[in-house]
Amino acid sequence: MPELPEVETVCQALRDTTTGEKIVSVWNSGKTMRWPIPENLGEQISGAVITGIRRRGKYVLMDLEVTERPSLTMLIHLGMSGSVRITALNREEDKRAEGEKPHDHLVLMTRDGTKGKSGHHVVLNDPRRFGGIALCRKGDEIHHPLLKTMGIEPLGNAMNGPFVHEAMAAKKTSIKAALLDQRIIAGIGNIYASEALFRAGISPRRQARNIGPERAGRLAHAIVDVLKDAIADGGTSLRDHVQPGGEIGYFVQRLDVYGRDGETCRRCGGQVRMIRQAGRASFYCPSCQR
DNA sequence: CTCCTGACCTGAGTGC
DNA sequence: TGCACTCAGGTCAGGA
Repeated sequence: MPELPEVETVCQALRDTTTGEKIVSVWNSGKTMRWPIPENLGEQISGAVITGIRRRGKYVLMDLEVTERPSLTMLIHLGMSGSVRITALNREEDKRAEGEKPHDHLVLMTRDGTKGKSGHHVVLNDPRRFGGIALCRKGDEIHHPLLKTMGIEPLGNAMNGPFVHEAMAAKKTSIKAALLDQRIIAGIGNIYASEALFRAGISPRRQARNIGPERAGRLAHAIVDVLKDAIADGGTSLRDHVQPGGEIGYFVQRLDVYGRDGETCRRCGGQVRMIRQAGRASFYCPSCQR
């Protein structure tokens, strides 16, 4: 499910609501997600203060300050079907926000210590359990096996035409498959790979090594633009994804090609086509994209 | 090394 | 209505 814009939306919501709050209780389902939930997760993070929320690729990073112990960072990946629900706890209502739902795997109850206010319920829900939770010492996350091979942040300073040109020159696969490779550019998934290629006018079937400097420049711009536009719209809601407050992401209305097989190309009036590459659907307009 | 396929899971949708 | 089947926003272990 969630690609960079959806994960960024989750991060922003967590940052706005829970920064500075203390985790007062932790529950987990005990079910194995992509890998087992860390043992003693509850013991490790109970009492911790959430000092920051960051994002790396499609991972949410939650920084936790624990008294008398080294600070921690919790890594959360949402897999295909993961979502986060945040609900405000209300003291008058006995601090009960809502009950547990099917496929909830982690529930954090927080409290705003400084203002003596009630905090939030933060719930990770993931029906397919392709997501996962990991814990490491803060500062070690760059060396964590899940993150250490990850490529550049597309919204960071390293993203530009020359980078894309050089990175793709070495790849024997299609440009579409290469965009999904998190070791090159982190955070792009199946929706935004198709959308970025449409905006750049590049066929998903083109070999990555045949992306010249000019196309690479257009592609770099297209990636940045489409990701920013999607973040501004709260991401793309298809099946499972909703924003942490329950709102849907409206970028689905702005998709030019993804999920539009047989429909009319908004640029040329031709027909959007779906093909299968590396086991995944790609959508494109054969006349706009070369 | 690189690249591709299949496996991991559940739920929604489709066609008979 | 029920059943069999396909497909889905991601990743990674295997094998070629």
